[in-house]
Amino acid sequence: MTENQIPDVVIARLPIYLLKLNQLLRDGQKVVSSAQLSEMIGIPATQIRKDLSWFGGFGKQGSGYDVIHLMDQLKNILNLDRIWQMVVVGAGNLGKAVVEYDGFRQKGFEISAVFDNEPDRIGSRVGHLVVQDVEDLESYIKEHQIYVAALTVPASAAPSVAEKLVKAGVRAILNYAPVRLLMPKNVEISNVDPVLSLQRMTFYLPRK
Amino acid sequence: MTENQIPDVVIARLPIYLLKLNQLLRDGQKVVSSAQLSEMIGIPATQIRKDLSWFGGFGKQGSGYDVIHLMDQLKNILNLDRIWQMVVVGAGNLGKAVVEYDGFRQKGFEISAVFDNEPDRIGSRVGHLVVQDVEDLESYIKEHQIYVAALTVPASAAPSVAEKLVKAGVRAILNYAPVRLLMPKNVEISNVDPVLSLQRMTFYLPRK
DNA sequence: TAGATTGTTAATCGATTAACAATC
DNA sequence: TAGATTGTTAATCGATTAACAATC
Repeated sequence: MTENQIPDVVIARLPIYLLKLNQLLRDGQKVVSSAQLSEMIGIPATQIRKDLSWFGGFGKQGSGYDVIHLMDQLKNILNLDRIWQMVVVGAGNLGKAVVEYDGFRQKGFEISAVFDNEPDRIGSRVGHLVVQDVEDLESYIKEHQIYVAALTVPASAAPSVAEKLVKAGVRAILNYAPVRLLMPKNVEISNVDPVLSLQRMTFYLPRK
Repeated sequence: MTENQIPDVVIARLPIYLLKLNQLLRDGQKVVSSAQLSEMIGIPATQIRKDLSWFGGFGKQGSGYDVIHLMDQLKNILNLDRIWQMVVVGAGNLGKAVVEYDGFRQKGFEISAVFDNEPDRIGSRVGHLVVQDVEDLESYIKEHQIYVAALTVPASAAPSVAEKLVKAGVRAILNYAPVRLLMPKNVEISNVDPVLSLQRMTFYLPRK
C-alpha cells in the first residue's frame, strides 16, 4: 500500500491559497490565474500549479481557476467544509485572548469549552464561556468527541496536559506553550511561539 | 562574493536548540550529546551536528557539547546577546495580549511603545505603556532606532502599516494579521496565524 | 483559429541522512 | 588505551523549477 504521499509542505501552503482566494472573492474577482496568485502571494506560479495538481485539475487552460470553485475544492481537501469544535486548556491571559479572539470562529473553529486547574479561575467567565475544572477535561473530550485543542498552559504543565488530551482522543494540538512536545505520529501539533520567530529573524538583522 | 549561504531552515532550528538548552541548564545538566538532544526534541542527531557545524565546532569528541558554551555560541550567532527594543502597532485585544505577555521581555525583546489610530485608545494604558498615536510611529522608530515590530492591526490595515514600518527602518516584523505581506528582501517577516496552522492540521484528521 | 494558461514530465537544486575518520 | 562522540564528506532523498504539450 504505497500511498502517493502528498508532502507536508504542500499541505501547509493550501491554507495560504485559501486565504488569498477569500480576499479575491470579497474583491469580486471571479477567475484567477496561477501567475496572478503567484504575484500576490510571492510563491512561484509553477509551484502553485504543481501543488494543486496533486489533488486534480481545478483550472481551465487559457483562463485560470474559478475562485469559488477552487475555494470549495481546497476546503474539501483540507477538511474545512464543517465546523470543528475546539477546547482551550489554560485560562490565563493567553487562554483568555485565544477564547476571545474572533478569528477562530469566523474560520470554522468553535471554542466550546475552556479549562484550568486554578480554583480561583474555575467557575469564572471568559468570553461567553465558564472556566471548567481540568479534572473534567478528559470526560468532556470523550463525551463531545473533540479532536482539536489549544494549549495555553505554562511550559511546565504542557507535556502532562498534552498527554491527557491525546489519551482522551484529541488529534490536533495548537501549542502556545514555549516547549517542544513529542507526539505520537497520528497526532498533529503546531507550535505558536512568536519568540522563536523573533529569534530567527534577529539572525538577519544588522549587529550593532 | 559567493558567500557560503546558510540555509534558512538551519537558522530556524537554532532557536529550538536554544530553547531545549535553556531547559537543560535549569535542570543542571552540564554537557549534552547530539544523540540526547535528538531524542529530546525529535530532530536527527546528524542534522543537529550538521546544523551546528555550519558555524564551527562547538562540541568535544567523546563527550558532547558544553551546555552553557553552546548556548552562548547560539545566542551570539542569532544576535541574541543584546536586548531588542520592539514596538507594537495595534492596541486591540491582540495588541494588548502581546504587550502584556511576559515571554518577550524574558527572552530579550522589550516592548518600548504601542501605537493605534483609534482616538478612544490613544492615551489609554496597556500594560505599563500609554498608547501613542500611530501618526507618531515613524518618528518614534527613527528616533529610537527600532528594528523590530509586532503588527496587531486588522488585516485591512496591515499592508499600509507594514509599509510605514519598513520606510521608517524596521527590519523584522512579527505579523499577527491574517494576511500575507510582501516585503523587500532585506526585511524579515514571520506570520503568526494560528488559524492557518489549524487549517493545515485538519487535513490529517479523520473525516466524519 | 490564435492566445493564454493549465497540468505534467523531466531536470535541477538543495536539504537530509549515512558513514566514518578524526579526536577527545 | 578503549570508548564515545564529534565534524565532515559523500550518497540519497525529496522538493522546486523549467519546459512544453495539451487544451480551453
